[in-house]
Amino acid sequence: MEAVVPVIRVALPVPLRQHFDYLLPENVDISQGCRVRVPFGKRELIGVVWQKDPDTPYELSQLKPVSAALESVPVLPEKLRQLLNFAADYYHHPLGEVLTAALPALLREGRLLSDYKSTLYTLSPAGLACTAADFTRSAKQLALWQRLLTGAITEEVLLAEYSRNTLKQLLAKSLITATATERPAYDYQGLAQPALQLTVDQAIAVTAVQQAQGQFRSFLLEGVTGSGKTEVYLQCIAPLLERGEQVLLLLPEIGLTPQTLQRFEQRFNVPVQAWHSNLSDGERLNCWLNAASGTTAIVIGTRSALFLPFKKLSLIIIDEEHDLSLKQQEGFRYHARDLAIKRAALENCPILLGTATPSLESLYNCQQGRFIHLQLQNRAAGQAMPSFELIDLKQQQLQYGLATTSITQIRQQLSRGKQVMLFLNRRGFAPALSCQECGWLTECKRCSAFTTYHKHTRQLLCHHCGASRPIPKQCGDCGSSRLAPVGQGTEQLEEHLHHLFADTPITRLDRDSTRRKGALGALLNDINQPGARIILGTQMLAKGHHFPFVTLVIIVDVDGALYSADFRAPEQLGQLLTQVAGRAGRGHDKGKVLLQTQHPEHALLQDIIQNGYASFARSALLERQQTALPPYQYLALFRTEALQSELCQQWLQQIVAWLTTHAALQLMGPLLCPLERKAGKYRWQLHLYSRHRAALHHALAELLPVLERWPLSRKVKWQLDIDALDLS
DNA sequence: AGCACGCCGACT
DNA sequence: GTCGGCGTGCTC
Repeated sequence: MEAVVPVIRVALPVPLRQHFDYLLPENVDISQGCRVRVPFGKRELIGVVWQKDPDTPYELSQLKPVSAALESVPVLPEKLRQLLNFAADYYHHPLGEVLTAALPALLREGRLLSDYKSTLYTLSPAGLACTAADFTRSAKQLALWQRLLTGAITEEVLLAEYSRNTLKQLLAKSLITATATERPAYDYQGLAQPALQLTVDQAIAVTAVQQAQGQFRSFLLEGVTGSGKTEVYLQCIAPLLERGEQVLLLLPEIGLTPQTLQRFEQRFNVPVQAWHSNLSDGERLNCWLNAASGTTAIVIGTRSALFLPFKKLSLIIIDEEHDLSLKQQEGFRYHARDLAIKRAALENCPILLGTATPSLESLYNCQQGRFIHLQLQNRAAGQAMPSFELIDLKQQQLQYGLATTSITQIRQQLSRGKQVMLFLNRRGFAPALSCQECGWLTECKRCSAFTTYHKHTRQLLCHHCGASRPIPKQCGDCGSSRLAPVGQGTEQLEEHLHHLFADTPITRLDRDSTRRKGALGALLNDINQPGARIILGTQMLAKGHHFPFVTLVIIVDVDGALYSADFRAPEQLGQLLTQVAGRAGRGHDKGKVLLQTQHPEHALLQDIIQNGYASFARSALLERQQTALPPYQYLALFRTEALQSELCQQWLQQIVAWLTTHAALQLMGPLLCPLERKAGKYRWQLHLYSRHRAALHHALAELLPVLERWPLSRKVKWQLDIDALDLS
C-alpha cells in the first residue's frame, strides 16, 4: 500500500485566486468543511479545509504543518461548499473573499463552536429534594420547579415560557444544574392562525410549488401589488414545517423585515429569524448556528442569508426578484437571485421568485422553459387596478413644478380625507445652485457632477462622493452674489406643498428624513393613520411598503429616465412606475396615477400605461433580442479607476489586445463611464458580450491570471463585474 | 489583504 | 543622524 500523504488543501480568507496546501500532523484527523488555524507568512489565519490529499505541486518539505484543528464536524456543509466553489468560479472572484462573505466574523476569528452550545437545565439533587412548600414566597419559581420535575428543558424553551430572572434565582440556590447541549431542532405545533381563503390563481400557484417538493424547480410568481403573493408564500411553507424542514426568504432590503417577520411568526408560531447587515457579530453567529442546528424554521434576510448553513433547506423564496439590490455592488459582486437558483439546485428543492414586475431575465427564463410561470391576475381583495393619466407639462401652467391638473386632483383627494403620494427621485432642495448672471453651476471638485443644495442642513452635498461644503456667497466664476437653486428635489417640493396645502400634514420619506435610527418606522406609522395626508419621497416609496389610504399617486418627473444611454433604463422605469402605482388604491378606493412629462407621446410611456407592465416587458424583451443585448447575450464588464485617465485606458486597451488574439468576443470600449470622475478618480469600463456563456467564461478564466501579472494592474484599481446591472 | 523590505525626502 | 512615505514582492 502507498503511504497516504497527510496533506490538506485549505481555503483562506485572502484575496488571492488560489488555495494553500498544508501538512496535517499525524494525530489529527479532520474532514472537509472544518476550520483549521494555519501559519501564513508572518501571521496565523483561520481557513477551511477544502480538499483532503490533494495532488500537491509542492515538495512536502515546502509545506508548513497546520497549527490546530478547530472542530471535527464541518462548519460548512458540503452543499454550501459546492455553492461557494461555483460562485467563486462563476464570478471569477477569489475563493477567499467568497468565503469571507459566507462565514460569520466570529467564526473567521477562530471562535470555538463549543462556546456557543445551548444549555440544558435539570434539577440538581438539592432541587429534587425540594417540595412545593419551599416555594411559598415565589409562584414563578414554583412553576419553573414543577416544570423541571417533569424533565430537562433547553434554554430556548425555558426562556420562552419563564423569565431569565426566575432561572437565575433557582441557579443561585443551586437547585438547577446547567449542562451544555446541542441546540434543539424547532418544534411545530400546527398553524397558530388560520390560513386565508385562496383565489383560484393563488391556489394553482401553491399547488404547483407544493408538488415540486423535494425536486429542484424554479417558479416565477408574477402578481400585481396586492394580489396576495405573501399568502402564497405562507401556504407553500406550511407543509414543510410539519416535516421539520427549513425555508429561506430573501428580501432586497431590511426596511420591510419587521412586518414580514411578524406575519410569518403569527401564522406559524415557529422561530423566525431576521438576517441583515445591522446584526451584531453575536446575533449573526447565533442566527447562523440556529440555521445549522435546525433551531430556526424560517430565515428572512437580505442577500447574504443565501450562505447560511441550513440543516434541511426545503424551499427558497425570493421576494421582489427584479430588485437591483439583490446584486452586491462592490467586492464580490454576486446576484443573490442567481446564486439562490444554484443553491436550490444543489439542495434539490424548489425556488419561488415573486414580483409584480419581473426582470426581463426571469421572463426570458420562463420563455426558455427554465422557469415555470405562475400568474396572479387580480388583486386578492378584488380592488381595481389604478388608472394612469399622462399630464403634458408643455400644455400646463406649472406651480412649483406641479401642473394645475395635478394640484386640482390633490385637492380633491385631500378634501375627501384621502392620502396623496408624490414621487420625486431626487433628494435635497435642488440638484445645483446656479449663477443668475453667467450660468455657472456648483460642481463637486472631485466628481464630474453637480453638488446638491441641501437647504435644511445649509450645505452643498455631492451625492456621489459624499463631500459637503458650505454654501458659497458668490459665483465661483464671475463673483456675482445672485445665486439661485435650479431644479427641484424632495426638500423643496415639501416646502412648496406646505404653501399650497397649508393645513394638510405632510410626510417626507427619503434618505435624509429617515437617517436617524427608528425614523423610518415613525414616519411609516404616521402614514398608516387614516385622514388626509400628503406623502412625498424618493425610491423608498416604491419598495414594498403598504400605504392603505393612498388614492392618488403623482410622479412628478418621469422624463429623466426616458432618454438614458443605459439599455436597462426602460425596464427599470417600467418597474418603478408600476411599483409606485401599486401603492395607490390598496384600500377600498380605486387609485389613480398621474405622470407629469414633457413627452406624453413617448412610446415607452404609452406602452406602459396602455398595456401594463406585463405587455411592456414582453416588448422590451423582444427589443433586447433584436439588439442582441442581455439576456440574449452574456455580459461581463471590466471597470477601472485611477487618478490618471490614461492609465485606465491603457490597462483596458491591454485587455482588448489580449482578448482579440485569444477569444471571439464582442467588445465595447474602453469607454469613459457616464460618471467620468468620482472622488478624484477617472473611471473607465470595457464591456464584453458573448452569446455563449462558456466562451466568455473560458476567456476570462485564462485572462485573469495573466492580467494579474501585468505591472499596470497594480497601478489602477480594477474590478470584473459578471452580469453587470449597473453601467454607471 | 497584510506584512516586510527597501529606498528616498524633511524633521525631532 | 532617524522617522515615514509607498513601490514591490510574497504568502502553501
